Amino acid sequence: MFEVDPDDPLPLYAQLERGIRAAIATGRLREGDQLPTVRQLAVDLRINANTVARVYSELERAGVLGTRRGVGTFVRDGAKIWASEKGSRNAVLKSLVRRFLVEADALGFSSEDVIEQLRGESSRRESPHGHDDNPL
Amino acid sequence: MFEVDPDDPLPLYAQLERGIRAAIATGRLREGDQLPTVRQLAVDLRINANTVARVYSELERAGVLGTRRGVGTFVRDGAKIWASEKGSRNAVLKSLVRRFLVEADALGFSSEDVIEQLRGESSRRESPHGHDDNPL
DNA sequence: TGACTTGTACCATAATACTGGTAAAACAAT
DNA sequence: ATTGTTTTACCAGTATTATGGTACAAGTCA
Repeated sequence: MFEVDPDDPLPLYAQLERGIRAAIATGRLREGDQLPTVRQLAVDLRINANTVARVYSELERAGVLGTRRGVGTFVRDGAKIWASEKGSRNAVLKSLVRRFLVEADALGFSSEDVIEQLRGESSRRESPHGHDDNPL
Repeated sequence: MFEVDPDDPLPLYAQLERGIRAAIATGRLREGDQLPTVRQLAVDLRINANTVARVYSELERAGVLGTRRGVGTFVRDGAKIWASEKGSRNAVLKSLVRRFLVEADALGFSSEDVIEQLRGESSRRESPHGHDDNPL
């Protein structure tokens, strides 16, 4: 479902949080969808349950997820709005693209390389999947 | 010269290393250019000198920088080649774009938004600046 | 009721990351 | 030779990150 890399300097909890937010914003997780159990996801990602639990509760505090003991953790209604972060949209896009361009250049790629590859990627994105009834 | 954000979950040393590699690959730092002193950069970034020193020595081990005691730290000849990392170019570009696309989607931007913004950014890139003689 | 599942709250431990400080080694310049 | 600059190497201490474990609370289900 998600992926984390222990060798990535980005802390595991940050990787997981980013992954969940991305999954929601891209539609891989939809409002009302149930997330894996704290313990289950810990097993899948080969990380500790405490780390998963802390990410879940942080995302709950942020209004992205909702949890019910004995039931599970779910994507809250309207989570897509809160899945992304602060800042005006245009400024965010601008700085995002700028950062990305620098990163790409750092790896030796021109913006043309990037655009070309981008075209390819964007044409075969997965369509949203069905989901269970909202238990929240 | 560089920037570092203590609130970014990415560790300071990783932020700095990424920044230096990017500066070299984009031409903001050229082969032979001298980097700020360990202590000076530590003061500028408001981080500890040990952290800067560790990044410098790591980048020296990687062949990106060269250091001479009592003189300073410099960008090595051919550093631009090593400034980026491992992996076949096409695979690197692919995964880079994919990661970026996910991030952009997480912020609610379509790939079309990204491409459009990318076009604008890529048309006004800064030209390389002059640099000192190579002391290495 | 009782058994089970799930999230939550602890505790202790270890490994990193970062800081602050000091001192030594290598080199340049006077 | 002396002074100053730089990298380098330590040390101790703190904070963060992550682990492993146990126990509890709240809910579901038979």
